[in-house]
Amino acid sequence: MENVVWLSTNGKKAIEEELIRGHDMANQLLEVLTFDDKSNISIREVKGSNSQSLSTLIAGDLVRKILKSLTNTLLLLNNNKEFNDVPVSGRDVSISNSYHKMEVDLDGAYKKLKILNTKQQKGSNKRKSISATWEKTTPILIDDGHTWRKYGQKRITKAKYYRSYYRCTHMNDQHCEAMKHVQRTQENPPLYTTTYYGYHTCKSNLEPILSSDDSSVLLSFDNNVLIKQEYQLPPPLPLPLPPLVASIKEDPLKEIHPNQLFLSENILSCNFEVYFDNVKHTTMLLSPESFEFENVYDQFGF
DNA sequence: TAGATTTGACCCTC
DNA sequence: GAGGGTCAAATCTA
Repeated sequence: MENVVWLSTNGKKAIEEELIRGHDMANQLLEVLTFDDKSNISIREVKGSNSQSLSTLIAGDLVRKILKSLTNTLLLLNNNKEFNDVPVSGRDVSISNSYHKMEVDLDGAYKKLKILNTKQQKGSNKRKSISATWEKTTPILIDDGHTWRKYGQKRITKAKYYRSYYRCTHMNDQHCEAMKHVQRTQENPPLYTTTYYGYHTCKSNLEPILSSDDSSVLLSFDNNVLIKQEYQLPPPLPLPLPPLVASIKEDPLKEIHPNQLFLSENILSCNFEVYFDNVKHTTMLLSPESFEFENVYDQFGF
């Protein structure tokens, strides 16, 4: 059967753990959202400067964790192709975040990945030989839960926009080799192709942000360097929705922080379509229960 | 002042 | 030589 995914024991275990983690986070998010702010606890009371509700912040952090979990899962899936005891068969993994109900051509994405992997095998450029690569194409740039530092920008031939080069912020202190390239490929509606290289071996500083017993960390949320660096709130958006990006010179590249997904004007952008092999899993981030984790488990033969 | 971003130069491969 | 990736000095920002 073409679409059966065979994974090594270790890879399967890691993927299973990531999916379970994401599932747990989704459940927690559901609880937070249905809590409906009835506690009347707000950051304003604690910090005195931000009126954002506590439940919204918690929900935002859960979305971040879910996204991170899914990102890790996808990297694991893709990397499993290289395990000797055997690769993931069928299609590579592609995520599409649908903003305008747009779908990414899976076949096209698959071909791109094949080309990309072939190039790396040949060692045709200076890029470090990082085994795990995968691409996602999104109409907006969404935080994947990791911190990135931009180290270059390049005008690409035949491309209308610059390509931006990022590597993990923890490259030096934790020797994390994860990198990504972001290329805007389309003007209207906007479309960004993000190519990830390698795993994150770092431990994100954001991990403990909302640990239940450490509210002091929670209160520092909006001062977080990550937010300052990559996620600036766009001005209020009129409807119909314009692209959720802010301009940086010629090449607009601003990611949307998960917290922003909870702004009413951004909610429509939370419609995720996740592809595992040929199966499309669609979910609204605000409806975590709708994410078909069970189907994913079935698909992987867990 | 430290860390992030920008940008031109350099390197490598085809 | 062209094209893409990376480096590193200059600049920016909080």
